[in-house]
Amino acid sequence: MQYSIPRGTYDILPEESPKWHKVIAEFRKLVEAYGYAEILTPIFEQADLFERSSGKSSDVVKKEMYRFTDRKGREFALRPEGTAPVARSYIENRMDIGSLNKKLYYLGPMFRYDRPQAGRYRQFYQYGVEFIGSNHPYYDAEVIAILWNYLTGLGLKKLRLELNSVGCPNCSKDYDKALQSYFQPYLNQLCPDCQERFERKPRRILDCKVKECQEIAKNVPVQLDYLDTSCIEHFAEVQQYLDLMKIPFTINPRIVRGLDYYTNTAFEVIYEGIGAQNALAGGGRYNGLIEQIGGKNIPAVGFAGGFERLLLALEEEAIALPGHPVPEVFIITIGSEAQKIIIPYLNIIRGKGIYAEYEPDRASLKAQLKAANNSKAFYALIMGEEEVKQKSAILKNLESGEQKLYSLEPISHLIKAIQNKEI
RNA sequence: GUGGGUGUAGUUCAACUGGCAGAGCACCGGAUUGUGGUUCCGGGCGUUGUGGGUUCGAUCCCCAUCACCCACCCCA
Repeated sequence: MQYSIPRGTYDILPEESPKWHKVIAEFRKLVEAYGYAEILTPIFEQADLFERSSGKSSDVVKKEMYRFTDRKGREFALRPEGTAPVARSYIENRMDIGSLNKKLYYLGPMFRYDRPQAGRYRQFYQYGVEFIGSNHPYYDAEVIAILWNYLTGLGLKKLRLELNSVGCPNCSKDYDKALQSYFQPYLNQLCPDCQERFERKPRRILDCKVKECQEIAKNVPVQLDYLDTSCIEHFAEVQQYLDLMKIPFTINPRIVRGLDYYTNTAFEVIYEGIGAQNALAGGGRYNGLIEQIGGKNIPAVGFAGGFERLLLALEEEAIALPGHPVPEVFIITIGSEAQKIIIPYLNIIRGKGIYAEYEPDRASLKAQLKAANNSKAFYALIMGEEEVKQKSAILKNLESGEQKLYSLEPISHLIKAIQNKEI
């Protein structure tokens, strides 16, 4: 019986992991420049936390959560998203006391029981930031700026930032009512899914892919027309700040975030060319969340993005990322005497942080040189019977073929030659 | 949860309407004994994803199952 990896998961193999390190390091570097500090929360939480925050009717809670019961019958879930745990930690650790605002970022795996597809996995890795403590529209724009600078900073060009405002709970209630009265006459012409949405979440009808539904929704009232004055103002200011930061965006009134806790600003970064799952990242303001899960009424704004889709996009634009590291020197020995002499020096060289490779199980000089060549090493260091006598070794540049004899004492000479690429 | 496609060597793919399972790349070895990358020569019995069935005979047909891909749904 051969074991296989669970469905919808994948191994990050050695050839891939340097790419992950790179995009993660870039993210850390950038968010820290904005003053964000990392928060790490457990990968499981009380199931109720997600039900409360995302909304019982959301798909995430209804069918995508990995739930389990522990030995004492407590209900837990693997986190399907990162915002609710951060909010929970914020409340639990009294982060509202003291400094006015909290700037937090996180990285890590999330879990959703979905059907896998291009750019969609059951365990996937997200990066995200949460700005907690202010309703100032500047921060909406700042959070968007972080995301935009991150993605463009990696070299991506084919990005589209889409912006919308879903208003505050009052506005969205009005809007839902307006939608219901608009769709009422067409109710039995809508697809079964949308008939259900009509009651639960009329806004979802807007991004239904069924032709008939799209046709019916053509002249639907626009959300933005149902915002109250303070929400209109907030949205306008967010746009002004984005303009100041020269971040291009398009207004898409149809952006509907899947989770219940969003208010006002909602945004997504879309990337065409990586399949149907084309949202690289999404986020928005969630002023109601913290109070909803037992904290004070504290506003917040944030986003989350997926690394898998980011890497797909980088590949799509052929943006180079680091691969497996290449040895600086590949050690080659002929005979056991040479091996005995070279091993102590090999350790010294590696101790200096020089990546040196050695595969003594290869038989011939030829085979070892071949291996050195395949490893793409810059140098081969060859020690045969001749060199044993003089306690020296041949340093060979594998690209030019040039080679030179070096004494092993003092070893610092050889180390310098390697570091300075003398030949 | 729904629909479509695919599953053969490490990898990319062949095998006419069912008739002994092959090729490129990669990998390993060799080309007069201490020099790789080019060239030449040699090297593959792999549970044809798994389990059943039909058949004299199945990679090919049928059923089931698993996985992957694509799309719906939803979203990162």
